[in-house]
Amino acid sequence: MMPLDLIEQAASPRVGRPMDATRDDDILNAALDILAEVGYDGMTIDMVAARARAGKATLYRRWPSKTELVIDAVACMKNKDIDFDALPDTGTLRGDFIAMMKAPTIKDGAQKMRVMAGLVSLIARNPELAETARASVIAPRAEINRRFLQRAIDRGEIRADIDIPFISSISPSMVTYRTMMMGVPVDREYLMQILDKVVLPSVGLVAPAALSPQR
Amino acid sequence: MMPLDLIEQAASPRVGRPMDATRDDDILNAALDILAEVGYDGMTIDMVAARARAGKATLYRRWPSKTELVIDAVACMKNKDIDFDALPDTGTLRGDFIAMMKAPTIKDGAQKMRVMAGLVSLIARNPELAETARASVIAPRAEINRRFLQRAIDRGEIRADIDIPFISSISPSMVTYRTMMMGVPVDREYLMQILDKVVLPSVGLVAPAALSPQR
DNA sequence: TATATACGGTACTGTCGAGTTTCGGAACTT
DNA sequence: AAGTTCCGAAACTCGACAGTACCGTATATA
Repeated sequence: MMPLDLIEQAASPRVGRPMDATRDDDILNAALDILAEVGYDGMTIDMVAARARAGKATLYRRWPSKTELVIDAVACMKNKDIDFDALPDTGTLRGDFIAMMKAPTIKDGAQKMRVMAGLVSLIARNPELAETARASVIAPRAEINRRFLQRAIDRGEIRADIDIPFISSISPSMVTYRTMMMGVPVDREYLMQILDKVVLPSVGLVAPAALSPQR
Repeated sequence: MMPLDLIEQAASPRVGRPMDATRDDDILNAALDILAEVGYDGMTIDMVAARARAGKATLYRRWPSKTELVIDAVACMKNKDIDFDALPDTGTLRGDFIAMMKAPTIKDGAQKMRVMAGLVSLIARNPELAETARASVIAPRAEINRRFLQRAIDRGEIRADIDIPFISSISPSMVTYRTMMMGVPVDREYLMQILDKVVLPSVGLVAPAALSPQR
């Protein structure tokens, strides 16, 4: 699902005032904000329009329904994500993971997690959305984990027969659970615990002694 | 929040036809079924009444609102749970966990997980419910994990300084993630993977060689 | 300039669902 | 028997919201 203006723009330049392409981002971001705050069912079109300082007609000129708008907003989340060609490479698996725990990354992840929480109810009724949401929110993070693990295998740091997709899902699982079920925000300390107490042991590595006192 | 009849029954036997206490369970179970199927926002009072073969007035005679009914239904889930005094004791941490992986237990857990998914949207708006849901769905399972881990510490199987609540949350996290985010049902094989590849390594134990080939 | 479409804003329509009321009948107390 | 409260069922009220229509205005083509 793509905004109508992008399609028609590629066709012939029609008469009349053209659509303002800059309104798309405002509307989509407003939708994501509302989604994160009150969830899909709590969100109204009027809320989104007000947040974006737009009229409702402007929204319906671009998307045929509330559901389509939300799906598009979720799908567009992934674009502003991490650059896969500029991932840190510290030489150790632990170092790579820690390098990803910067404040902006954590904050961005928390926002996407809230959006995800707002989508759960819709996902149950709309399986196609589940795939979109997964591709936008989950997949990019899991892909990073996957690449770090593959590099660790390549350099002989960890065994080659580990189940990469499975191990990659540990951290997102615990972050999701803490956010959605416990209602507690995830901070750097918690991510460090997941890394040193769960992920590293599961691939056969031990955390540095300072973080894991041996008595 | 308790059904009104239980309160008044304890008082004086009033005149008129008494409330039929057996209707309570039918209604609450119907609410849980609908909740698991379509979530809180997708659920209507008429659906619940129809499923329970009851009139709407019968529901509103017991609970003042849809929200209260749902909260009560969730709170009552825990009653039909596991008997904490009859937990298996196999002598090893791994054996204890495996002994809990019986088909009925897994199936029951999956149902509660679906109910939990249906509640996510409500939890965001209603923090008090988060505590209720946690106490009904999450806490009993986590408590079992906690006891198994404590026993393992007492018998010297694992180190005494492990973070029991943290380790106890690994399995529920991964089960939740797989169910709600991936949309894949949890089976015994997946639980075994969580146990042998994640939980046991995180407490310093290794799975039997047969399940973890050393090449 | 004439025409066409977009814009923000507002008013409108139609549907859906929470909660209430009413009904005939059943079950209890006095 | 009389009075009271419950039951399932259906009709009803009322507010919220998705989606539409229209306004005056702005910006494009011809």
